Amino acid sequence: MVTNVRDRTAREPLTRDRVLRTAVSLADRVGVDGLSMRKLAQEFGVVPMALYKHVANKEELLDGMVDVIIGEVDSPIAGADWRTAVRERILSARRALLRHPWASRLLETRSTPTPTVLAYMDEMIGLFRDGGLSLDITHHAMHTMGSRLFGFTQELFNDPPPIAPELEAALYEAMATTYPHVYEIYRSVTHDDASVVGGHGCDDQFEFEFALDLLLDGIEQQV
Amino acid sequence: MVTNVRDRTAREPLTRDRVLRTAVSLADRVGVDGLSMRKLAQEFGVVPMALYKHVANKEELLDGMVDVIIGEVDSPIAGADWRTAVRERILSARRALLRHPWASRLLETRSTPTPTVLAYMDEMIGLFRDGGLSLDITHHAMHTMGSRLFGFTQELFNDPPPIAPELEAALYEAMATTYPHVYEIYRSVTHDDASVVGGHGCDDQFEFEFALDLLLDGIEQQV
DNA sequence: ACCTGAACACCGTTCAAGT
DNA sequence: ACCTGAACACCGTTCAAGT
Repeated sequence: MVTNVRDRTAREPLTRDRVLRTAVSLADRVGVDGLSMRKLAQEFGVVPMALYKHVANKEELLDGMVDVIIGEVDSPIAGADWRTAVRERILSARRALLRHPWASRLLETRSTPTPTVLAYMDEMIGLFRDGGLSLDITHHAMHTMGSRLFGFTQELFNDPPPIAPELEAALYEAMATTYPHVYEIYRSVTHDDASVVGGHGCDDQFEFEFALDLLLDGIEQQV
Repeated sequence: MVTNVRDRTAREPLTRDRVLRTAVSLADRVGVDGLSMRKLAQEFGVVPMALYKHVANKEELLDGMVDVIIGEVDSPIAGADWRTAVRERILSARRALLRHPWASRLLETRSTPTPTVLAYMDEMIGLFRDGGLSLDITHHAMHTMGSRLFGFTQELFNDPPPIAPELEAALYEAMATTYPHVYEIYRSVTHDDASVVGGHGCDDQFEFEFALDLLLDGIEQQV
């Protein structure tokens, strides 16, 4: 007698939506690199090929997962000036991405925007335009904001390495002569800021908002 | 009688440097996704495991390839004000990345900076500091610049889809009602700008410099 | 018409055997 | 001591066979 990983009696029919949502929650657990068609199928107690009924291939699955995340972003608040509307929407996108740490990396690898992504960008352009910005300025603004429109920045080397705090300090001391300027900043951050939580000792939310406001200032001055 | 893919008589000894440079040129030809340890080994007429003498694993190979690219960036020009020095260096990095279209994507996937990358960032911090910017401002400036320090922006969906120009226009017409704001910008770009070359019709170099200058303006105002 | 599983053409990497 | 190739544990996806 063969028993399945999952109870077959409790089995609901597969739908594209269920496939995508389960893929998101699997990625939350194992990361986007750990996500495979085979593991996802296992999640349903189903043969890998069964997924291909709902999704043409893995790329389409990944696109769909991005759509699920975008769906978590709040709609623009009504009746606000363009700057507030843009700012709040971006911060909402950021909160969604922070809930799914793999999502920004995934977004980076998409080669074609899905309709959902296009709609998101269209709405964002609309916020600038309705605020009275010219086509040209809006166009440049969109390029300037880049991935910040989706609530993230290129996170180069940001992964907090799992290292003991006292070891980390020693490591930086060792780097002091080779990378004096990096060291200097490291020192200033770890000494000044008592509220530092994890990572490389930077307050990522502060840095994100600092850059965001600097950009919005710059755009405002173009008007 | 068995002949090798490459002439064995002409074979120089493998070195880490040769491995990395050949990996870069292989990636130039087949893209970074097409690059595998097995194909790279074939390039030398060697068994895959032979590479592991010079590189601990594939991650280290990829890190090394980034270092090769960084090595192509010009040193900061001497005697310039901080703004010019930073600007020129970033544009030099951009030129290096444009020579290897896969490189920015690769950079995005690195999880730990190599010594070469750290040295690059250290020099960049030095330019700000030598220009008289405070530690705090410099720190925020580095975060704000983000991947632009390496000469690229998050290129979300920028890959020019291989589509016939007349088809592209028709596609956008079809989108006109669904994504009115995107359409409006598309129209303004394709009509105004006669010098548009390839891609989505945007002048990427202009957009990059526009955003770069906007950021440098913003940083300057903080001083 | 639908679902399935074996098979294909790849991966990166381990490891024991060969020289 | 060095190099090698078979083998392992995975992939995404094709395709023909089963119901």
